[in-house]
Amino acid sequence: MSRSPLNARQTKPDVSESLEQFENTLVEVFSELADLFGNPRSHGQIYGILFASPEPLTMDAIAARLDISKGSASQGLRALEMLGVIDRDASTRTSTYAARLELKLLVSGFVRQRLMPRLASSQARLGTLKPLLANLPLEHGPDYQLRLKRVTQWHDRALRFLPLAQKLLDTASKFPTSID
Amino acid sequence: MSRSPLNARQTKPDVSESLEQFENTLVEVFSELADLFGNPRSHGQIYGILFASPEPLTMDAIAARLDISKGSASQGLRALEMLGVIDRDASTRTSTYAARLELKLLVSGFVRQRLMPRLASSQARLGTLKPLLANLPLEHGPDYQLRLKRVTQWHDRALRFLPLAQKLLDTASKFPTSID
DNA sequence: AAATGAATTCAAATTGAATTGAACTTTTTG
DNA sequence: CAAAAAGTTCAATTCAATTTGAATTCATTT
Repeated sequence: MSRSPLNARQTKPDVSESLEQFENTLVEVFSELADLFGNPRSHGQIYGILFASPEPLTMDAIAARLDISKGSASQGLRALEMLGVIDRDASTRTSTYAARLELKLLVSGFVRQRLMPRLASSQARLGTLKPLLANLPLEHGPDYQLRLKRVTQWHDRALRFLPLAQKLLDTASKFPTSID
Repeated sequence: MSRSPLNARQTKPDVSESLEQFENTLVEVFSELADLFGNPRSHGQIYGILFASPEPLTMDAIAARLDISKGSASQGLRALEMLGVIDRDASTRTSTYAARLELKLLVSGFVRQRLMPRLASSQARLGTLKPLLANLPLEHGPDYQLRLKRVTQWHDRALRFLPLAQKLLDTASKFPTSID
């Protein structure tokens, strides 16, 4: 019944093949996640390969593994570092990089660095519209008012809600999934 | 002191000029918001002009106002309709479109139609990695396990949290900003 | 049922953003 | 301090995604 150990051609547990699949999958998953939120795919790839690696990697290793240029790797690593989702160890001649595994950092980095600033600047622009309301076509006065009020309120809420949501994320992750 | 009414060159309350600024600002705000989340700018523009308009608009009016092709307008309107953020009135010969003003729809549409499906498919892919863990380099066994567990858990949480978050958004908007 | 106008489709063109890579700057070490 | 290696920069290129527009389909009207 069972194959003999010698001529065994069992589902060969090829280490490097499995490792490659493990890494590739994480690279692709994070690459798509990045894309989904309007970030360069390469940034996702870089985070993905770091996330998959128990050992920190050098820039060259990353560029080689992902087959991207040194320039791309450099820029991507900087962006990720500024986002706060990877750590650079610059103590040696050649820096190495490691992923921070707390995934909530991806969210909070995005919220803090991309979302909040833009919401704030939009909010500011909307502010300049209030004085204009008086000049708008009379027959729809209340409509325009309502519309401006809605976006403005929504921006307000978002700006105040987001920091709170992050705290919630922090807290939630300390309890073993009390959400359901 | 005050200028006489006749030669008055007060800050002229030019209606069409004000209206244009009102519309343009909303178009740009929503255009940037769309871009921020990886959606085509034109979709944001279309939603923006509809949001600014008390009266429903025809496709041609939209295309003309935003200076985009009919093709673009058609595609954009369909996408927004499927997202559930605009209403089409097809009762007349020429359909007209109106924005739904509840901005939470933007969020819930995005979550339901873009985010959830992708998270689910990533989650599925990650599932295929579990059996591989056994083959991965021995010395880092626990590391790989930890890593896979983290992404998986995170996907789980996100998938369960998001629908809840939407309910919260619904509820929150019924109370006058109880968030602070 | 023919004709007119609205709306959609999709291959091709366009555009804008990401990536490259060569030149440059900085850091290290023999 | 000179040479080598790491890392950064940015103009030019590449590439992907959006937009266009002509052809087509669908719907309405006379």
